[in-house]
Amino acid sequence: MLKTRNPARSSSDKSVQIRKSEATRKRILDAAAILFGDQGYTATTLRQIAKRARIDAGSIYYYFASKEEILDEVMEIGIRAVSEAVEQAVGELPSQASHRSRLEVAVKMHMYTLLQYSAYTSANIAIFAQVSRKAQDRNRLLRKRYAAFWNDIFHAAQEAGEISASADLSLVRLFLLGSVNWSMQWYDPKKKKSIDELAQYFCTMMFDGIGS
Amino acid sequence: MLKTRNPARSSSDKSVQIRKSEATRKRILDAAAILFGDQGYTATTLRQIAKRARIDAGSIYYYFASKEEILDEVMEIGIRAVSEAVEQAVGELPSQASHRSRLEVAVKMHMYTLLQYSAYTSANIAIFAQVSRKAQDRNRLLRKRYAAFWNDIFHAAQEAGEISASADLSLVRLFLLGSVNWSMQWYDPKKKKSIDELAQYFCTMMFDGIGS
DNA sequence: GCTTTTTTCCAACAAACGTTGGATGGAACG
DNA sequence: CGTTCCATCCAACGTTTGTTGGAAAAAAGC
Repeated sequence: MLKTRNPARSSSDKSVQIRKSEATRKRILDAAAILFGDQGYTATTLRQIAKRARIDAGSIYYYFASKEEILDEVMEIGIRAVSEAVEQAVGELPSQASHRSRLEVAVKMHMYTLLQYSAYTSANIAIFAQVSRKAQDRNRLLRKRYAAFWNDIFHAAQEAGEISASADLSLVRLFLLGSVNWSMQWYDPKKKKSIDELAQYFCTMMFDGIGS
Repeated sequence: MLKTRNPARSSSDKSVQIRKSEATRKRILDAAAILFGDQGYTATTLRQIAKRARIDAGSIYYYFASKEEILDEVMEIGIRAVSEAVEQAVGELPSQASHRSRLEVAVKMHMYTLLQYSAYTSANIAIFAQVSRKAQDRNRLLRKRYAAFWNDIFHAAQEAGEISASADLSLVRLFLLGSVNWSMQWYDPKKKKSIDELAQYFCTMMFDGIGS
């Protein structure tokens, strides 16, 4: 009777999913992420999510208090996955690595995770502008932190003289991440270019330009 | 009784809106564009559109056969506005203008129109991925034509030697337009940078790079 | 093996949705 | 002044939506 909002939450616990059917919870989130990314938040119904997760619609409320709570978690997973992977990859570089190679690794990892968690990340990119302000605010901190991380890389590169002193770094960051994020809309894994090539090309273009 | 689907349509007629209340039609479209851009297609209700257009929900069906028909027209207006303005601006350049300045004008105009028709264009960008395949297909031709126009500019510039022969032009196009379109998500007219400065910076970066 | 707890299904709710048809008010035209 | 047509309102329709409560099934604990 008593609806304990969520039996085994707090994901960063040591006790790795004692409850067997945390799997169901994940199925719901996966289904929701895919559908949100495809159709948007409002267009996705709980019955669609339920069907995809092979569960009854009403059962969702055993795991989540509302549709919006699913949205919150999908968005958070998306940002977390990307920012954690990127920050770790850059952190593991040897300290003598050039700043340009740092940026290349960051772009590469950003794109890889964007694809690997594409359900969650593309949902994030696609729906962010369309969800309620409250839902946005709940994730704005994570976004800000990630933006600050990129700013740091850029500034370090500029101070080291690898980026022209006249470059407007926040503009450059918006420019780069804008086109990288947008690339998820047209990237086709079956096509010729690999992620590595793409990321490298993004950086080459940004550093050296296309002028002859 | 007989519901003539739309009394005075066929917008490219010479008889310029004899019907007085084509104004209402425009109010509906404007309202829909703003709401679609803000909330997405499905999240926007006909009653919201009606309220914003100061009309009753049912009255919308005097002008449009369905909600989807409104969407079609909003999307088409968005693409048309941008592509026509850009193509005209570039066409008016003197024939001896450099290809780089052609590109700068194109970017500049693209951004201006994106902002000027922001309701329609941001609706377009925001919801394109989320509307039905049929609705997408009805606008795909316009998009393709516009993409081809950009490709032409880039190729001409490359043949003239203003762009490095090794540059992958379709990638460059996606890169540039991606970040320009994305810029609508963060651009703030109250902030320091003007559109002109922004467009110029986009081009400088693309041609010359930020490396020192 | 019985009891308790965790998980799932099922049937229903009220609210909101897109859409419709008929009635109503104005303008236009004779 | 009467008629015709354009424009709008209003009340309702059938669906679908998110959500709920209670009952069943499955799993866990003893």
